[in-house]
Amino acid sequence: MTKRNPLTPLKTYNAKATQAAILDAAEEEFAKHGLAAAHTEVIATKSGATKTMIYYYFQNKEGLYLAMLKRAFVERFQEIQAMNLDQLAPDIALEQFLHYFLSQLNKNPNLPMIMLYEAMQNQGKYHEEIEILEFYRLLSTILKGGVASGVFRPLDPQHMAVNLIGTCVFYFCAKENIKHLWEKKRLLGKEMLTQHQQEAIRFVLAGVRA
Amino acid sequence: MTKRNPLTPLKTYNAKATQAAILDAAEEEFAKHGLAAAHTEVIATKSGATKTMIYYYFQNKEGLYLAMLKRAFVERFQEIQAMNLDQLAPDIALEQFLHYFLSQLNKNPNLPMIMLYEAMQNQGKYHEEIEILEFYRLLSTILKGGVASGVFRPLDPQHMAVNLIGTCVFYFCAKENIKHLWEKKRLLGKEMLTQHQQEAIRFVLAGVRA
DNA sequence: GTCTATAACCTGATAGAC
DNA sequence: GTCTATCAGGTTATAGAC
Repeated sequence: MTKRNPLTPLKTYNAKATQAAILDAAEEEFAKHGLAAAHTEVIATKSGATKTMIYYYFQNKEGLYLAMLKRAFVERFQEIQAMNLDQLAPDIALEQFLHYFLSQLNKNPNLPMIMLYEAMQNQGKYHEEIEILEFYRLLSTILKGGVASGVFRPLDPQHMAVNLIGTCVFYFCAKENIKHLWEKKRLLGKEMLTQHQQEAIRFVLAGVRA
Repeated sequence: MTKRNPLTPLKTYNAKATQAAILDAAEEEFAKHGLAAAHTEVIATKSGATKTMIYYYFQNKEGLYLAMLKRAFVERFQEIQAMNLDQLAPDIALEQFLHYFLSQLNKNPNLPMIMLYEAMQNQGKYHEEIEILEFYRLLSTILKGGVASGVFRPLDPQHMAVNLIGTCVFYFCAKENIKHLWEKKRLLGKEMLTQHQQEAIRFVLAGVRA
């Protein structure tokens, strides 16, 4: 039943390549359906591997899910931390954060859905593993500093952090509901992604400025 | 296996009451897991009815899902249309829209998740049935008018409509990921919901103002 | 309209060969 | 490390009695 996909043949037996192919396929599939509704058979077929290999490398479906989560989030968060945003002026830090974060989403439009599925369907079970709290806290700190120094209007830093992330990610998550708003434009095409990035940044900066 | 829930007994055989109980339970369950991952058994138990009744009234799981969707969305959108927002000044119209929309979400915090599951997991299959495009178009029209009259800054009305809805709904969808940002506060408690409503309205109004 | 019991199917996971 | 074949368990949906 499960056959290698002839379009993406694995030339030789290669553990790393197989694992990477499975994780890539898992990212797509979990982003589409969430942990509970994703099917290992589909992931296997997409990756060009077999179900057996999934269980060989990742023990079970949830093990694969967690490995996928970690790969998708942890390294990206570390890159943001490495930007040392807390040492910049709050308005500059926020703009750089938004620019970088939205660029990351444009590169991997699956991330928003994976993040929301983890919250909605999986009830935030692995919120610690993806270090999402630190992510929001970093953003809150920037906002708090901006309010204190007067460059931002009075606002609640934590609510603002959440609402601002909502602005960035919703476009990706709701794409199948909103795509008919635009005729002949691919929502994940380069043109539209750039426009979303610009519009989101302008909206947020205008929304926090004093 | 499936037994009536003694806490919510149906006194006598009553078609309307049974259907309503099933739809209520379905709303909760579909909001938690989406169509594909929701279990009819759970819906039956929660509603105090049996699986058989679900199939009797709604043919199959997807029939129940669609009935739930329509009940949840259509009437609410009609209420927004009845507000005749297009006859008000754009800034007033937007503020009224936000206030009303966020009040609706506070009353039924399941709506954002149902909406996003329909887009993400169900690929927007029933976007026509829930008339979601009209919803965004109404909002776009208000924004466009505000830009034209100069009360709003230059912005793309469609992107802004999407980003703004994202700000309103994300809080509800991400709640299991963000709840640890606040100690000892229930995110769906009255206090926090009111605060979210205020913060979201202020953010959006500040973000569009010229 | 409602129930119990069960059919039919699907999918996560494993055994065992190579 | 990888494959084929299969099991075990769970879930949708229905049959038939009341």
